[in-house]
Amino acid sequence: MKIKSKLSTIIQKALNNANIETSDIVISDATKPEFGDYQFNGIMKLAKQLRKNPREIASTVIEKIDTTNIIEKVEVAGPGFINIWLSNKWLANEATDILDDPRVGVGFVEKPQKVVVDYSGPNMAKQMHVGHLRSSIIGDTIATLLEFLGNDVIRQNHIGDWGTQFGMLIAYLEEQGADGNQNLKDLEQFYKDAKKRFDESDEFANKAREYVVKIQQGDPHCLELWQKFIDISLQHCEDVYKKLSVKLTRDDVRAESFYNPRLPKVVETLQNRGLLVDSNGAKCVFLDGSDVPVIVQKGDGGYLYATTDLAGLEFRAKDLKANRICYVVDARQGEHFKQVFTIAKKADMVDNSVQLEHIAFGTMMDKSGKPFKTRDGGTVKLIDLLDEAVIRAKETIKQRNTHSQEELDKVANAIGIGAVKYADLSINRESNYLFSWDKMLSFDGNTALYMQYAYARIGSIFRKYDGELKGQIIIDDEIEHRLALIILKFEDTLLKASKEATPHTITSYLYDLVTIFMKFYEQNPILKDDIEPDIKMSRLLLSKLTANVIKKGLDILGIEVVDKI
RNA sequence: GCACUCGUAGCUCAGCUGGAUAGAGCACCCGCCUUCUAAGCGGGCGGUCUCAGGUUCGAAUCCUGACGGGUGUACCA
Repeated sequence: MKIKSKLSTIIQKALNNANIETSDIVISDATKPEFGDYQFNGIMKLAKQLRKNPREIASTVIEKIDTTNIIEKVEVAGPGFINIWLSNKWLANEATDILDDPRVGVGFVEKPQKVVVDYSGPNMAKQMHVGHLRSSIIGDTIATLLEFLGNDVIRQNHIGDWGTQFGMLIAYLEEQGADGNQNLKDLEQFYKDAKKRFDESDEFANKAREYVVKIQQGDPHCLELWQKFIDISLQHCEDVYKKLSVKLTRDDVRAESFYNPRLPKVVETLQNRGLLVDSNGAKCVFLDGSDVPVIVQKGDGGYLYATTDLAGLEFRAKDLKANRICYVVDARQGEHFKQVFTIAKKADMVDNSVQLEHIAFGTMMDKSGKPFKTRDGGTVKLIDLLDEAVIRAKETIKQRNTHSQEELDKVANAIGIGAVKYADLSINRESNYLFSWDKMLSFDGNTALYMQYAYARIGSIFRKYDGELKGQIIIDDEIEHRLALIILKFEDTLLKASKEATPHTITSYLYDLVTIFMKFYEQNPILKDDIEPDIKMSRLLLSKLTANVIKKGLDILGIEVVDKI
């Protein structure tokens, strides 16, 4: 339900009827319950323009506000705020209407866009590590969210499958012969072993260099080995995606190497547009205000990542015909994206109407505030981190002793993985964030577990009640009013989250929803003997709706719910 | 040096396209289970929103500057 937009329309009409001209009506959530459900703060500004007393204007305006349906009452408060209370009856009817709606009241956007979301982007030479975690889950959430709202989303996994280190890896793979496949199980070790050989043996090092050239020239044997290597490495990533419930598949892979044939054309285009300058042998673009160039071709003829990204931008805009292109990449690359976005538009590789966005995120820190590493300073493998999350989750729920072994595995998986993802998604993505097992696996506060627990509690109600679910929601008190209202705010929340690409908007919402539900649950008994049948049904329906929103909300975040904890 | 970014309760974080007395969780203290999952709920304690100016009827929010932390800055990605 787009409540804010409905209220804007009503206020707009009221202002028109009061002969006041204005353009943008911004409706805000009320800052406190005493101030109603929503407020309109624009009167003070208008009063200034009209050189009139704001309270007087507000009083005139509220006379004109239509209170026959959505709005229960309005009030002038303070220097000229208009506070708005929604009607219980309206909330109850709207909530009842979406009981069987799988979208829980969320519509489709009016103008669907074609959106490319570029995320995850692992390097094929190494195993996925914690550095890939944020991009993978933030990107997946944004893609899922945009898709759910009705946009045409194209996921792009820009995997690193090209570069000098591959010569070394492939040479080593060949040297290992049949054992190569076996040894590739541990990519990290394989890389280390190859590097060791490279450093020890000149003969091997030379061979590795030869292989780089051979791959680039398209030597069939080398390409075959390379392909084999990429397949196995990609399989590792897919194992991680599966464990993480990240929806990326092989169809979404658009590797770095894909753009190789297009790189000379990028340089040519820039040349033709007169953007290219030769500097110290390298081909560069100088953007105004900076002495430091963006290099697109090295002195030795090699290309750089700016070149690849430019080719990617052009491909996405022209071939994929995207209206919006989102790069879910570490904040440290902010300058790089600013540069390539500017160049791409200047060179008409991307039309001006295309929205280019760097969805930046901060670094994952450990308890002491330093970048997250293993005890000996190495990078933490993602798969290890996830396994540990599940083990820890299992420890915490074992005490309950309510599950069979099979259930325990399933529940621990949902809770452990959910905890890791939620902890990441629930903070403003642009700031660095502190990774804490204790915090993320707590039942208290804004955690996945708290949401999952609420869902399970509702599940418990319905295990006890197995009658029909049919009837009308009746709003009887303050807490039911708040619960119905927040359920109907789901769409406004998702719209905000998609506009700003901020998953934490969704987690904050879910936390508020669940907090209100928990209060409702404490205050308003449902299955007690002395509850009137229509009240009982209404409360059951409100619980059911709450569960539906929790489930859908967590689903967008890529987190599973369980019926029992 | 220059650019970007952050600075809110003891800790971790919301709030930032200007609005009313700045909010949560953790920690600490006090209550509530013969009652739908107490891994819950209620109450209390806790603040010069880094500092100084400015714009405004109104600033945590916008502007300028200072201080402090992080990051990036020519042939890696």
